[in-house]
Amino acid sequence: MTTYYTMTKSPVGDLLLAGGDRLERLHFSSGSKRKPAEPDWCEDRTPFRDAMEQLDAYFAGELREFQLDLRPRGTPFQLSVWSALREIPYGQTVSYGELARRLGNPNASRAVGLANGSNPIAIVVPCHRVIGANGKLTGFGGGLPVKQHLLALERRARQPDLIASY
Amino acid sequence: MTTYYTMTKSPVGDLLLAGGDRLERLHFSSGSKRKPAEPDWCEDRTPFRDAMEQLDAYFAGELREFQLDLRPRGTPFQLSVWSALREIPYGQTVSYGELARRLGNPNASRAVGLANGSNPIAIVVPCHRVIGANGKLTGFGGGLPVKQHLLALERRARQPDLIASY
DNA sequence: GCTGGGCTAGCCGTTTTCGGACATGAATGC
DNA sequence: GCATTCATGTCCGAAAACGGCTAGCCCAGC
Repeated sequence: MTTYYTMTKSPVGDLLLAGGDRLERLHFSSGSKRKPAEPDWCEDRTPFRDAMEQLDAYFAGELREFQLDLRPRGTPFQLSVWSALREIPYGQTVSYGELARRLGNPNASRAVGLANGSNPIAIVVPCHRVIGANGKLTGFGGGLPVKQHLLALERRARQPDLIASY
Repeated sequence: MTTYYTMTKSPVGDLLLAGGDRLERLHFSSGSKRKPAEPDWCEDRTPFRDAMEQLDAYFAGELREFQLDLRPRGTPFQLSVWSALREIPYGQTVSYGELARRLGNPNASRAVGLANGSNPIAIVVPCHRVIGANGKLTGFGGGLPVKQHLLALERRARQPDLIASY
């Protein structure tokens, strides 16, 4: 199965999208975890039309839940962590330890951090919503400023709801 | 690419043939290196018609050089060893050390033995023609008796040539 | 007292490293 | 003759190191 990829611009820098019939990767072009395209990938925008559209809407503060078919690749533990990530609601944050507890593995907070760091589909799988138990951001593959930016965006866009709920 | 396989009988026991558009494996059903078919392979005789025919002729002493398209899978070193194996003439033997020298790596005799042991296409890639420098057979994935049998077969079938060349 | 910062010691999955084991053989020392 | 040593590539298991952590403790400030 051939893998396609494309680059797209965003308020937090260029993004690399890649995958076959489903989205498999979404990496930042900055930060410690940035990945270049593999030599055997083919450049092609068309498979990522939906993804790019939803990303634009997300950065505009208009989209709160991505509707995309994903195919993350990893160990069983990693898959369970990434799956749990997708259940954190927009605009909310949880700690690494809390996530470990939700997985039924209360002491695995550190392993959760590691799995979090190897999340292959940034933004869509919202690893940025996990922070330290003391409230610090502690780390992010795309760089802490980006994490900060995403959280601020979701906080801002959530405001209307808060007002409406009073 | 799906992989097909089939079993065939021979004077040295059942043989397992497997591959896609080319022959990739030929294993004995006996001995230390016997391998079962993988669960995702499909049973089908037709891709191996030629191979089985030539094997029959080989065991009848009538065929001296296989004409088959192969696709052995391995590391660069292993591929170079297996390639060198195919240049050992029918009925002749060389030592592991001699083979290492031919590869330009005189001290790699032991590594040659290991690569020899992981030869994925027995008989057709004649790993049985490699013996110890002292003349002992030393080892064979299908069991030493089988190695003995193959060498005896090739010695017998070579006799007419020897007589003719006197 | 309470708060906040820093340090420490456990906890856990993944990655990396390391040490043997092998289908050997030539060179040594006894 | 017969042990020992060393060179060589690959695989495999074990062990250790490495993090996007955290609860507990101690201590300086206020």
